[in-house]
Amino acid sequence: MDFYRTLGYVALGSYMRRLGEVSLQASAQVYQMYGMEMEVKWFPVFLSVANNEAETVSKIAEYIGQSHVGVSLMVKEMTKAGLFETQKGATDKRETVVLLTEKGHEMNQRMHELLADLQDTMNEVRSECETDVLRALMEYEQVILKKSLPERIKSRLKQRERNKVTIVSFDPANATHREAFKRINYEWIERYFKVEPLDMESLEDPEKFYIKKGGIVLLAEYQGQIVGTSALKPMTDDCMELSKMGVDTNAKGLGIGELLGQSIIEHAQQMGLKRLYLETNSRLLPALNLYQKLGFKTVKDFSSPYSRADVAMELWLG
Amino acid sequence: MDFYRTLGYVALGSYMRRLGEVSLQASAQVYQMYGMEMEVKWFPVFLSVANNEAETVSKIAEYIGQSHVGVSLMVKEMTKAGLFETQKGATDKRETVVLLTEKGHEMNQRMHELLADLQDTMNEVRSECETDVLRALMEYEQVILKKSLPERIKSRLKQRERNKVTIVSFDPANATHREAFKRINYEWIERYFKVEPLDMESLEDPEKFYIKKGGIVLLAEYQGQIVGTSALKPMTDDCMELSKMGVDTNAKGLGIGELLGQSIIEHAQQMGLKRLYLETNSRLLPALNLYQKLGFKTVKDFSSPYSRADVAMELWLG
DNA sequence: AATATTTACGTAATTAATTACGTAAATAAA
DNA sequence: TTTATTTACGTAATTAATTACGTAAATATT
Repeated sequence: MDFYRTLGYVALGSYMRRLGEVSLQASAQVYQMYGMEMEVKWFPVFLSVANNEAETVSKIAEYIGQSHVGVSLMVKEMTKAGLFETQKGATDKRETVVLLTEKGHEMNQRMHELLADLQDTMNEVRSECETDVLRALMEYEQVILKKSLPERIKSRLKQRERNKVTIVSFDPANATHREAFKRINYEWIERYFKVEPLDMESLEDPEKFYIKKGGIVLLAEYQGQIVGTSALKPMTDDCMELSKMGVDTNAKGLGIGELLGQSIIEHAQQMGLKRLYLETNSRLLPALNLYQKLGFKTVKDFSSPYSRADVAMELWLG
Repeated sequence: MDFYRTLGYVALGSYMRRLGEVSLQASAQVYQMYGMEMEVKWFPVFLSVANNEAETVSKIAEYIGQSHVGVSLMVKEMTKAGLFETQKGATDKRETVVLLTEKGHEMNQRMHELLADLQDTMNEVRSECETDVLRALMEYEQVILKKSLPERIKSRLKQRERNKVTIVSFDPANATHREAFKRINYEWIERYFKVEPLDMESLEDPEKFYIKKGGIVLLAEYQGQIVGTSALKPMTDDCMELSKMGVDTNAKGLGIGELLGQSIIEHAQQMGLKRLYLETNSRLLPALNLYQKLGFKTVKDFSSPYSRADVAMELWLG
């Protein structure tokens, strides 16, 4: 048990289960002391029936939170042991109604004695503990029911993975870079729109289309793969156009677009630009949200060489 | 889960186990989120090896508190999954030394990331709880380790059973009474000593030997059976001799002797006696303790018709 | 040195629970 | 009324852990 204790909260589940198991073994001993021919696992089923809380297999299963199959098997065993007898349901013939036999009633008497003594004993244990275990457990259950552990850890995982993303400059000599820039952008353009002549020109030779003209191309790298692209093309002396913002489908959700956008803005500031401009489409909601988040504002009147462009935005750099 | 909660402390073990199981399922989800091909049950074994806490099958088993068989099987699985490799021990050829493979080391990296995030997450959970579950569980473990539940409940069970014992007057017409009086007393006399003429006389006809002479015979009844005997035989006007104190071997430990003794004393007081006298043997330690507990004091000089008598005691009634 | 006991480990059997799946009855929908 | 869906239950297979037991090596005892 030491192992689990040193691991602390990280192994809380295992620790709880083991401690529970140890307690159940103790219960088995107690039953024997009270001369009850009762298996520990029967306990919940027996009480459900004896206290008239549930009387059919699935009602019992639901009440005690176990599978109906398990209950079905246990009822069978307990019937064999002479504690229960079963009948088919009177109104609903699918049901198996479980009843206490004479022996079952005797067992119930004995069980009540045991429970009373156990109650006292547990109060004794309780008084020796500073903190109330049951209350702590119930509270814990409520807290993880409200928001489960996987849900809670999700944001941390995202942050951790995001930290592994690096932004690199496009290297025209790197075949992987050229291939990724094409692949990622063709992917989203083909998915939502139609590839236009200007697309082909820029994607086939980004060096000529962006870099040689004084612009830049940035890529996002994650786990040795290029998973995001973005480019700036000069428009005037102090303004460039942001485009070809794309993220690999497999890498969505890590906030790679945001990282690329932030990096683009930093580069623009270092280059002494006054303004960034972009065109996009109103159907691309996540993209619109991203641009807004980066600080871009909608531009009313504009004309574009791209037929898909129905929204234009700009960002004035401080 | 509702069922266990309503039962409260009585079903604490089951509740803990179920909650632990739910938490473990959540852990499985978390592993998957972190892209780890890792079964939840491997976790303790993996950590023992990765952290160099234990490296042979039985050391691991001891460290994590599971059976060596289970560890052996898990190590096999994990070896098959490429996380471990095993060698025979160099000095002790019986040992199986477990080592991390390259893949195992990678997994360990990933595991540390996960553990760090989990740590943070659990701290978040903790901050939402008023009571500290882990602390409560550890405290509870300490308390039931100090004195186990079965030990604690024992005294309550004894008291409960003792309350079911009734003291009845010997009924000469009742064959069961006559048989039990003979059986129980012959049993202990034959076990420790030899049956003497006076024994036979009294056991064969208690009515004549005790009751007709003005004495009394009391029996203890438990679960429909006679399990204890005692008798008073007049000596003088205001003094009687207590004898034939016997308890059925199967009913020892319930304090039946004490109940009989107390009842005898009450009867003696009601009859207006001044003194009770008895003879016994120094080898019968439990009996001596009982008489002492009832208030009898040793008498120095005495003579007895029984050859086994080497101790005499008396009790002056107030 | 010979013998007995303990230790380390693995195979096989057992136990306790589950999931997967099939059947029949009840209920809802067309 | 026919058809589809849901519900109640059970059998069979699977999973995860254990106990029981056997073997071989190490250690202790005579």
